[in-house]
Parts: sequence; C-alpha cells; structure tokens
Amino acid sequence: MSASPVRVRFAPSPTGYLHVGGARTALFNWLYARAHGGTFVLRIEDTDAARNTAAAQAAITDGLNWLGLDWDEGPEKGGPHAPYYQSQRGDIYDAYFQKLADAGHTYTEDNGAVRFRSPREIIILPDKIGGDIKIDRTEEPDMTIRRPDGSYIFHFVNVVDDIEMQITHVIRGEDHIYNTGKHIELFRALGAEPPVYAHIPLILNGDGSKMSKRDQGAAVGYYQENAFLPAAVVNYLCLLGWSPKDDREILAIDEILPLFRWENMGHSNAKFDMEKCRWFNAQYLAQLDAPSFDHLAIAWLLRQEPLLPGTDDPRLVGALPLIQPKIKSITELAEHLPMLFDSAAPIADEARTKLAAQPDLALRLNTLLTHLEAVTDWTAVNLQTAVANAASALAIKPGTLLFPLRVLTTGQAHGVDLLPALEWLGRKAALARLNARVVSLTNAAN
RNA sequence: GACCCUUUCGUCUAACGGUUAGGACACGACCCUUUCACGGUUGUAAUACGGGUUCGAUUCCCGUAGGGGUCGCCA
Repeated sequence: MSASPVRVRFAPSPTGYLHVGGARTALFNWLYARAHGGTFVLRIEDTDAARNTAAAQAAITDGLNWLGLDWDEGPEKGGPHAPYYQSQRGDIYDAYFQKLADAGHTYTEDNGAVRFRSPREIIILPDKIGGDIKIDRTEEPDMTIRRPDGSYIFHFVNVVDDIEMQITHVIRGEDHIYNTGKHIELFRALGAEPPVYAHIPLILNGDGSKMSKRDQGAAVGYYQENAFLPAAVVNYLCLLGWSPKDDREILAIDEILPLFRWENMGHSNAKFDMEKCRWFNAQYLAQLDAPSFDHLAIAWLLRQEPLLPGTDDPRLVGALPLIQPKIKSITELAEHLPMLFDSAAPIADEARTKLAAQPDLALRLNTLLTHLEAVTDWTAVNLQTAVANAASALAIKPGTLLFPLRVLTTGQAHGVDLLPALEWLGRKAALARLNARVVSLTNAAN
C-alpha cells in the first residue's frame, strides 16, 4: 500500500484572536501529521482585506508557537507551495477560476458577481468521525465564488489551495460540514479528488453557549498572559474530544501520538471546564524543576503593574520554592508574595476570626514567643523544637500553636509551609512581626 | 422553521450485546500531618424518554424530547 504522504493544514483567518477551539483544531491537525510522518501546513486565509489585522496574525503564530505546534510549511517558514497567504495568491486563483469558467461551471450576475453552477446532487460525505453524512444540495442556491470587485470567496480559494498544496486530510470543526458539501462540488468540477474529511465536535462554554471573546479562556492569549504551562493546556485540550480509552489523563505528547486515531475521537461537543484546566496546570507546575519554575514566575512577575511585593527583592528566589507546591497557576503568586514580603500586611478577617476562637490566646502567645526568642540558630528544625517545647509547657498539642504562629507572622489563615517560611524570613524579621502583632492583638482584646 | 450532528454522574470521559456502569475535575467526610497544603481512603452523583430486536440493551434499530451546528457577495 503506497498511500500518499499525509499533508494537513490549519487555515485560520486573521480577524481576531486565536480561539481555543481553533487551537484544538490546529492541535489535532498537528497530531495527525506527526503521528503519520506527514506535513503540517499553516495557511493564512486573509482574503477579506477589510477585516484582517497584523495583530490578529501575530496572535495566531505566537499562540501556535507557544503551544509548541510547529508547522512545516507556512508563514516565516516558506515551503514548496509559497506564498502561504491567500492575499498573495491571486494569480493562482485567477488560473483556476478561468479553468472553471471555461468548463462552463460558472455564470455572472448582473452586478458582476460570479456564481458556481451547482450540480444539485445529494452528497454523501464519508467523514472519519461522523461516518457517512448526507448533505442534500438539490435545493441549495448556487454559491458565489467571486465578488464584483474580482476578489474571491472563501469556498473557492480554500478548495484551490487544498488542491495546490496537495492536502490529503481536512480536519476542521463540525461547523464546516455544510461548507464541505460545497467544497466537494468544487473539487469535482476542478477534476480533483476531494481530501479525506474529519469534522471534529466543538468546544462550548459551561452553559452550552459558543465561546466568544469575552469568555474567560476563549483566547489562547489568556493562557499565555497568565503563564499557564503550554504542555498542560495541550494535554487538557487533547482530552476534549479525544480519549486514550483508558483511565490515564496526564499524558505526554509522545504518549498521545500513537493513540491519536479516528476511533479514539469523541462525537459530541465538549464544555470547557476552566477548573479542570487549572488542575492540569497544577500537575505540570508541580513537576517543574526549580530553575524552570523561577524563570516562569519571574517572567510573569515582571509583567505585572504595579509590581507585586518582593518582585525586586533579592530574597525572591529563596521564596519561590516555598510557593511552587502550593499553587495551581503562576497568577497565585499574587496571593502569596504579600504575606511573605509585606511585614505590615493587615491580618485577614478569616484568620482573625479563627484566631479569636482560641482559648487562653494571650498566655499561649506569650509562651510561644518566649520559646521562639530563645532560638538562636533560626532553622525550621529548631523552630519545630521550640514550638514543641512551648506546647509542652502549656500542656497542649504542638499543632495548636502553629495556626496562631501562622497568622501572627503572615497575617493569613492559608499559605506556604510555615516553619521553612520562617527560616527563610530570618530570626529578626520573624520575631519583629510576631511581637508587633501580639501587641496589637493584646491591645485590641483589652 | 428546514436540514445535519449529538445525548453515560454538574463537567470531561471509559465500558467485544452480559460490569456492583469505571476513572478524572468539582463538592463532602475521614486518615495522614506540628500549621497551610499535597497525598491516601471514601461518599453524594449518570446510561434523556418511549417503543422495538435479543435469553439479555449504556451498547443495535425506530420515534420523541433536549443540546449543538448550518442555512452570506464572512471565514
């Protein structure tokens, strides 16, 4: 069997932002190409000059690069079928248009628009995911393929380029199913064999509506800005409409490739769940080595305005390992840095309330303070001993003292592992915070 | 409205026609723990409905209902 080499393409139009649905379409094309030793083509469908922007185009290439979806032919890369911008392929379209016209497949409207004369048949689309799909074209009006100003319509250029670029498989959203009926007519009229089609189900909001620009996470840029790990996003996106058919979820791309087959594709739309996406991110974040985490964190911190506490503090790199295991996304640094770097941060309401529930608080705090002040070699291990001794003196469990200690040193009820954090903070700073807050608390109580 | 696709826990999904219908996110409980977390165990929770076919249906067929898509001189 000498099947022709696989050639797939992602063909976005640069009119807005890179939608997660589009990104997943690109991802599935990329996976199919990589799984079959094929070629992944990126083609920019910018025939509608009025709606195209350079920013939108950058969002596409930036987003794909960020996700790690490298293309073999396309913008910035070139290839045997260049150019890969439809706006630069007018001569090719003219030639194909002439061919269609010469064969009598077209006619011109009074205003100059040109339509394709539909054969008006029932088309059975053999879809790799949906099976045989019936598309009744017998009652449909003829599609316009060229505007009065001479510019060409999507259907026409899309098919011409798929022929020219020798695309073998078209993997796109199922919102294109009816377009495919039109496209098959054009392929046939141009004497070309239509490619293999696979229409993938769509990604929707949690409420079932279409994800649009204002929905959180609809744009790939959202994940870039919020410093998600691209591998985590890719992993999550794969599981929307594809399954390894076993219980695995955390899968490296290399594990996915051999399992990326049509029979593993889902047939129904999937609702996007940001919580689960964040969970994937947390899983990947936890596996990151320290230098990579630091790099990611610092890059994100430097983009914040105003800068978060600690951003330009030399102790930052020491604090990051404390934070890494506690967060699901880099953006949560915003919650952790103030309590570590802002010694005057007010005590959070939740922490204050829980603290007030402690019996004999003043006695406990003073006992704790006394034992801590006796620690000269300020390490987590020694602090642990000191807390244990204080607890023993009070005849209570050590754990009882940890929460008050947390609140008095950080001002928060939640946060990083406490004793290592106090070691990082240092004896002088930690005791200063403790004393100051004990005083304020005692005064308030009286 | 017409046509097409689709329907398993709230969500993502698994289950050669025979399973106590499994896993994951989220949520609750318990355990671990020297705090906060992680982790472990566990609980609540699903085959849309009605007909067939079959010894037996989540699985195959038909219908109904719900959801989505499409109906451009946008892509």
